[in-house]
Amino acid sequence: MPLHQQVTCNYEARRRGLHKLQLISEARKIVPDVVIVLGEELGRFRDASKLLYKFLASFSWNGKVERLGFDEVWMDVTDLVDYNRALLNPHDMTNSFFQLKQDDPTVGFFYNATGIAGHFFPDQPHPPILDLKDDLMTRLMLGSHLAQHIRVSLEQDQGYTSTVGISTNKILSKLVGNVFKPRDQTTLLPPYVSVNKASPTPSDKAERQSNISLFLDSHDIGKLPGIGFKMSQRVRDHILSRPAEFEIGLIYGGTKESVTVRDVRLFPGMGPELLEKILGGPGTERGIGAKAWNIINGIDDTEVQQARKVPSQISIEDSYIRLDTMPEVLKELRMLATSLLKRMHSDLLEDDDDPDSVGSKRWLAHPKTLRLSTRPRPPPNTDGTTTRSFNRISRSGPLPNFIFNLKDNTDATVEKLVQVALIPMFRRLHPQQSGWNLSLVNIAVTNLVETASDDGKGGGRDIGKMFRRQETILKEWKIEDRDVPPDPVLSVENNPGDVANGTSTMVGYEYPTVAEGNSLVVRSEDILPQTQNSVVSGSWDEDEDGDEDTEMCGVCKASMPVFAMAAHQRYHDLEG
DNA sequence: CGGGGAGAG
DNA sequence: CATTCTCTCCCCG
Repeated sequence: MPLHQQVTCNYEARRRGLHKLQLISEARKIVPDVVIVLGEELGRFRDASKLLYKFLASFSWNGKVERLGFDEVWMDVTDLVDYNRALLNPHDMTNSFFQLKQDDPTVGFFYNATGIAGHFFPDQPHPPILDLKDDLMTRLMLGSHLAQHIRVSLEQDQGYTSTVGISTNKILSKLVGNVFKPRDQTTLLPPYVSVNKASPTPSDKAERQSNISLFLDSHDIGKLPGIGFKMSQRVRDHILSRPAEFEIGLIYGGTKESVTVRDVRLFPGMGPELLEKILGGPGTERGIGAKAWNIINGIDDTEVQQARKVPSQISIEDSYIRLDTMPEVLKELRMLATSLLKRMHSDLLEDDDDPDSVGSKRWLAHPKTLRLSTRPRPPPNTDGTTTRSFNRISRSGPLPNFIFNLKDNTDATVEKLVQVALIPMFRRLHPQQSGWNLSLVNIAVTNLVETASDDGKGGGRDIGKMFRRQETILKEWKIEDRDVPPDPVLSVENNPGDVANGTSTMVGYEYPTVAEGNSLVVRSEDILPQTQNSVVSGSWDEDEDGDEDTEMCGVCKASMPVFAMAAHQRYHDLEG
């Protein structure tokens, strides 16, 4: 019964013929000496991810460095490329110098600007010859050399190999990065637009089809970023004009029911309107037809996001074979809450650089909402068949302020959180005292409100600093329920034509090997010392606690002092 | 804003 | 077509 699959495997395993989501029995047959690791330890990956992200971001001028998952990053390097294009000397291209810092002409690397660095698509017998009048080609050439330099630095300085794609938007750079991997890079060559065949000049005679379509056409429709399982199935159904041929036996890779981008693009009547009919409907994204049509044509004007200081949510979850009694649930809630609190400390707490409070920590952001989600396992049907509803249900509510208090020890805070918040939420989710069986429990903090940062640029010792910080923190908590206009935002208007015209350059990165055996060991940032909070936060913690003198019992609705609640809840637990 | 769906690694 | 554990963006009421 317990047919166990491995979830993922590293590149070495893949080289030897294994793949994701494979049966372990099957894997052992192919690679008898395969090492199976049970469970996962995401902490080290998270640390490595942060480190490498910072390293990559250090190359950026405009801060447009966006993470996707733990191991992929987009960089919009348009500004570096533009700057260095202006530096090119047409009379000596082979000894070009790529300047990495705007304010220091000595920092950078030498490169040969007469050609593309690394691989390119389409592969051709002779490397493309650079024409400085070809704007796009020149930019992609510069991007390819920057990518090469960053990959080499990443490997030499950090000990990580990486794979890169270079093109003009996020979709294309991500997809073209898959062409040569691992430890390689690929540039999607021009032309990116089809030449008008109505009046072909002698020079653009034969071959001038857009390399974008040439590249995308062979992809399965579901491989395009933004077109996932549900959407690709709907498109497939329509193209094949029959109900979804079940993809049983199609565990991975090659599709026999393959519908490619080309099949979709050239389907009679295909366009944004038809796609809207296929994909649209209540609950679906507005304008999904146009969006999908753009993806199919490699058009993507979404910006590479600036680095965000804090995530928009932090969640911890675990899955279970069987979880159907209250004492077990309590135990798990405590475990999860402990992990969550740790994560909040490592991700949301930073050293307070205020010279008056050395060694203390301050919150980068305050989550306002706590959410509890579960995935109930549906009871077997009367006829023995299994209905699968793998979906989650959730309840959320305000996150109690005491969790920001760093003076109490973790166990006490966790216990309080479980008793006053998580158990009541659990009762809202599962009012029945028994009969449920959970396959997953997740707790999350969301609605993160960033703490106004004073980066100290106003000068070192400022007597008003502490006071002003107190002001901003208090303001943050005062506005809770009021309709206050948002802070003014400096909106920099950029030229949307840049992306559409293919004048920006994106580099998508992937560092695939967080290898255990790497020579360079990546160490985590380690445990936070149990320090006192700063004077300011300490004081408002106390104030906020005052609001919680009484609590209402989630079960019997009785109101009572908060210190009595834990015992009261245990009473219910025993009773139920 | 609460709850859920879809898609990403 | 999810198995795992996250995370983001989006829609509806």
